[in-house]
Amino acid sequence: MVELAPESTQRPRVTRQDVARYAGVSSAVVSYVVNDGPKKVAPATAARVVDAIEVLGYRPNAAARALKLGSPEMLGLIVPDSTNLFFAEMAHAVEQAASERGYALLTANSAASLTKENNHLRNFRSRQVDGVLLASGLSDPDLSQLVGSDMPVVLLNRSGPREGIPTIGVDFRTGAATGVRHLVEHGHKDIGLVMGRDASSLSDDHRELGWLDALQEAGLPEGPIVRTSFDREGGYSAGRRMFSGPRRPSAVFVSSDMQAVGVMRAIHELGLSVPEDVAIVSFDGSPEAEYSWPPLTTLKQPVREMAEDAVKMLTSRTGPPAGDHHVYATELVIRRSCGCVQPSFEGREP
Amino acid sequence: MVELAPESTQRPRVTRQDVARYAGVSSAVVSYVVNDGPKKVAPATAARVVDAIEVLGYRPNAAARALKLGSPEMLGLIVPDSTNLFFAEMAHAVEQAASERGYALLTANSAASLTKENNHLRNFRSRQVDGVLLASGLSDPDLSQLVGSDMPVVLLNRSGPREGIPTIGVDFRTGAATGVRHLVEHGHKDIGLVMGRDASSLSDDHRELGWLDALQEAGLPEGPIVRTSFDREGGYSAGRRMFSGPRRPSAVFVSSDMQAVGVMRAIHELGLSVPEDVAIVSFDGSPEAEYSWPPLTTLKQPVREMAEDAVKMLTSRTGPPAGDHHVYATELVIRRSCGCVQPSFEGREP
DNA sequence: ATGAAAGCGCTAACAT
DNA sequence: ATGTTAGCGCTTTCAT
Repeated sequence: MVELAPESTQRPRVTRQDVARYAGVSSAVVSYVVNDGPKKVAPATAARVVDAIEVLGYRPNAAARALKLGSPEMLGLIVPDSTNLFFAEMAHAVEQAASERGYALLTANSAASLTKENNHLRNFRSRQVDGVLLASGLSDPDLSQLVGSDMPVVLLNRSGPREGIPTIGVDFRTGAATGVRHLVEHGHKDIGLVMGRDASSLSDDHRELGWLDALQEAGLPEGPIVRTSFDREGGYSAGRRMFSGPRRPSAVFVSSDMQAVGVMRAIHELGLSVPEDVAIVSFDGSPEAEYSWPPLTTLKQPVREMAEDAVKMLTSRTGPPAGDHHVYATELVIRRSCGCVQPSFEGREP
Repeated sequence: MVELAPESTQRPRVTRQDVARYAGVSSAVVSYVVNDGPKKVAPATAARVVDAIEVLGYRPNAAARALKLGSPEMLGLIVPDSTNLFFAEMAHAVEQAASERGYALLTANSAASLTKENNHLRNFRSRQVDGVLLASGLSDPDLSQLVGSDMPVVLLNRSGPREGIPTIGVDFRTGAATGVRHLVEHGHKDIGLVMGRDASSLSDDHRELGWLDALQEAGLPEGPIVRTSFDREGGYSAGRRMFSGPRRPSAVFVSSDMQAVGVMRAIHELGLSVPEDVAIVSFDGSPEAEYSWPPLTTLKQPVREMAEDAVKMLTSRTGPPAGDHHVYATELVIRRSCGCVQPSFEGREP
């Protein structure tokens, strides 16, 4: 028996064995009471065990449990950039959903780099994570890490299904079309597009398709397009580019709130104003959109619902359904940037 | 020996034993190769092992490693709200720093609730996390979970030291004073204060003290104070309150960028403009401040440095230094909201 | 240079 | 109702 030096404040780790000894039972019984099963324990015995746990300050060792069970009760999340409010909200919602189910959340940033995504995937895999939520920065993430692995993955922020992997996303095309249609209803005939662009721009972004849909349906010509990075700086430079020339569109559809904020900054700096000179509708519905000036009319993604959904899939008894694609609808949130709302009547009292 | 049914695509988990068998060595050798130590292995043997690993698709099991080593090579981060851009940046920087050192990061949100903070702390502890970074929403977080534990903690976003625990933070007082002094230099005589307030508002926020310092030093009277929650909504309602009356200050110091954004929304809705009618200086220096309209003059916290510092402490061989307080300076970033910069000359080409 | 084996703390099937 | 015990996959000391 090892005795602790009295001056040491760091007690040696208390194990289930110690508790068992103290309570005068076997370690199995301790397990039963800690996990509330799988066997019943007599109330009196259980009380003694609980007491022992209390007195000794026993904490179960999650690593041992993870090893035994083959599950660390932990999910992994990969986003391009958790500093992007849209992904920050996503991460927050995922953490919440996971936490409610007793899962911890590992968060990782990929900066939309294939290499980093892969590293994190590999890392998560070696940690035996119970599932990973991948909001890839790439339109076509490399999932070869996953073959032959039993680590379930769900793809977030997707516009379409992907062979063998469950995916979740919003209907980008319909959403964008709704937004552009709204601009059309405001009487705009020249509607530009500021689009994001992913690192490996292989496939079309469906928001662009939606923009086109609405234009064609109204018999309008394609306005100017600027493709830029998915951040404020990208929006800013796109805005400078699109609005400094003499022939500028009277409205733009912007592929994310973050970019829209940059676009508006550019517009303001050019001495123009929103929505008087340029009307804007953007995409995402992040908190950023509500508190920009003017507040942005935007297509809100149901982030919490999607996060819940993904976590549910990953933590369900049966595992996620291969290849399913869950599509969510966006909601057009009308604020000032499209020209609808007057300054003092923001839906709040004046 | 268990045979895998041929139609199954899920191979049974490959262990170090399998690799050893395949390479014709012992499992110890595999360990030596994988971990590059502690023993040397003959190049030829090592090559065989590497090959076996490749062929078999072996992945080390982190749970087993964690159990054996007593360390999951994982850090935990608790923030009040990862959706707050300031904390989002912090989380991002911490993740980066941790990742560079081979640590994964568990992220948790406390919503500034003592109970949640404690739950996460307990959870992290049972996971044997190598260290936790706690950006508490409370001025006086409950650290009783920690006694007798060997889980090091560092407190982030602190204005002062705390007995026995290393802390990191910015010099709130000096920073705030610098900001307010800047407003004074602009000629303002009536400078209000919008302060955040933590859930258990026991102690003074040092930003308030800094505001006072600058006022006194200039012989100015205390302007109006509104205390509100640390979010956009809080700033908004504070703004409505402070600026709708007839006697409104000509400038405000706001305790965070996030709140300042809310304050500006309120100001705009009241038909006032920034900085003409009201000059603003805020605190944090988050990306939000650069892209608001007008862009905010703000005291930038060196978030990445502090994150690096914290992670370094936690992952250092020696463990974090008990009770040390690391103070960082803020930097006054001048933009439009204080009245300094003209619209078209944002430090970029016009 | 390599191998055998103990054991990290836990769970649960199988005794009793 | 409770106890015994065999691993989970890994690291590392101590042989060889």
